[in-house]
Amino acid sequence: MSDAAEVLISQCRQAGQRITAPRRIIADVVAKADDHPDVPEIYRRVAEIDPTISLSTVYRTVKIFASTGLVERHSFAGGRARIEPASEVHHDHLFDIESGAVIEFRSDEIERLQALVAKELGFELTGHRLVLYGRPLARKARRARKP
Amino acid sequence: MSDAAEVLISQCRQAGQRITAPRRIIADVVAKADDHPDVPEIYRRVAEIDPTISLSTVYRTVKIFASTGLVERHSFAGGRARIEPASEVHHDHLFDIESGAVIEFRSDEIERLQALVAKELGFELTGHRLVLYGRPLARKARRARKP
DNA sequence: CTGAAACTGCAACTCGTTTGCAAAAGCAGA
DNA sequence: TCTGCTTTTGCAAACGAGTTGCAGTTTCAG
Repeated sequence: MSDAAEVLISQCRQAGQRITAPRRIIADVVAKADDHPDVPEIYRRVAEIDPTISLSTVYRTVKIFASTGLVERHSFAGGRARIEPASEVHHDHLFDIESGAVIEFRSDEIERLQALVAKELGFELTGHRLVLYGRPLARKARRARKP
Repeated sequence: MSDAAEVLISQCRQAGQRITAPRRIIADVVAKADDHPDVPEIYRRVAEIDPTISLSTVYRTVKIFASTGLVERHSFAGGRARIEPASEVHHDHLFDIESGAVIEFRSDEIERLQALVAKELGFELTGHRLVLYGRPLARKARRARKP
């Protein structure tokens, strides 16, 4: 079990949750995922380790992890939520519309402006969601595209 | 029927769609909505004018309007999509987490930085989604409307 | 080692949204 | 106007991600 997974598990225990075999496995899978998988994908990876673990359990566990702040759920495109282990450092996401891949980035400048905008509108900023959608810049040949 | 609704239905006709009574009514409701209603809410408003119009028709019509670029669908929180008539001027949204109200805003500075970030990551920015979540700073006269 | 409380698998359910179908209506052209 | 070919509609059933009730299983404090 990875380091990160152990942190996840121990934090889970501290949150008053019981540590079970399914949760260990799910924590492990989530902790080592660097590609923002969705729940069915996590389920697939979990099933490779223990096929008896059910999809509901994966949903339930991810939900618990999320409510304890151990993982984050994002919705980039399509209906299903994509999961990533929570990180200390806040970041936003760039969604590659051609491959569905997700790139993380961070812009203090944008963050600063967001807070400013909210304040000007008379609001205390409690959170935000910024997703950029884009396609890879073709260096040599242009791809087929719409105008 | 409002001006904006007439524009909507005439553009709809130009897109090769037939103009029907349900579509007129839905166009009217959507065109005069300034509060980003969700589809069930649009259905409610439509039903006040003609209760025989079905929810499916509202969904279908909103979908057509969206695919023709006449209205936009956003997802701020919760599962349901919220609708607004398309506007020439691009803007982002601030979501009042206390009332569910949506405030539109625009920041050229943020837009500029977004394109810059994307470019630095090797992407052509094709779109973005920025939603700020916040709560009202001071207790003032609030004119928030729920969906 | 025990047993109350928490957890699990399963199937059934929710809820926003979509779809198959037969009936109804729009919109050319005659 | 009327005709007839499409498109559109209402209904109900279907969909898909996610949730939940239940009964049996497991955890872990004592």
